[in-house]
Amino acid sequence: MKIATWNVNSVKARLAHLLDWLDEAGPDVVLLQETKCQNQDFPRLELSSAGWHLALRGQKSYNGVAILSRQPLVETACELPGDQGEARYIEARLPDGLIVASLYVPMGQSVESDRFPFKLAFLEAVGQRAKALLTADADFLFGGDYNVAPGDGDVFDSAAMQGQVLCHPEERRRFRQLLFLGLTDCFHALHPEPHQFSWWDYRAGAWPRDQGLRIDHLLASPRVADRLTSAGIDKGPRGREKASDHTPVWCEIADGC
DNA sequence: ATGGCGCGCGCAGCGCGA
Repeated sequence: MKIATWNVNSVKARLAHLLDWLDEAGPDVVLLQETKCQNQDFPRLELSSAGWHLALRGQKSYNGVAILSRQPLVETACELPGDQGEARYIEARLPDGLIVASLYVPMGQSVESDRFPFKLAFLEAVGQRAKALLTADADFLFGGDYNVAPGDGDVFDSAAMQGQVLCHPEERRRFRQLLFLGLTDCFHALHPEPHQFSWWDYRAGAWPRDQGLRIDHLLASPRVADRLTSAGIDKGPRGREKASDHTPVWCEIADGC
């Protein structure tokens, strides 16, 4: 089973890119972020006619998360405590029992702003949800835009970004706490080499210069991590005209035993 | 040199992202 996460930066503006990439990459589950539309405005027809089951948590203009699945979904949650009503989390169960979540961690604006403690609290709420699912003995995969570059190797210029938002020690600590629970960063586990990015700024020629960050992650619970067979970053969509600034990150999980 | 681009909203230019 192939599961991917992709911050599309507007599902409506990116619909052609999304449909093309779904055909090319052949994922079974796709976790989307920054859909930027209310559920009634989501391009349901185009996706359901292409064979996708949907779980949606949208809002007007900002944020918005979604799950696309080849198999039917049962929604298990659509918010986290303390999310202040922002559409940043949706979670659903697949027929074989695997729980998948699409999450969009607040970027945090700047370390000094009120949004930074909100970001830290959101990361802690993700940890609380993971802990509850582990206690319930569930198998799960939390994919999304974490807005955290976990290590210096995940940043094109770590000296310049030291102590800044996306790289701050406090958010890296919250991210590591997810790993301490027993979750596995699926891409990093198989590709530990530095400078494998998932996001590139639109400005300053960041994309052609390959000056990016790795901030989109797939975190697997222990038994799911045991089934991990491959992972990758598809850079193709980022190179297209009118691209999202993020590109898909994916992993493959062997069938459950 | 601290901006650069692209989105939604809505019809000018602002807020926001990372």
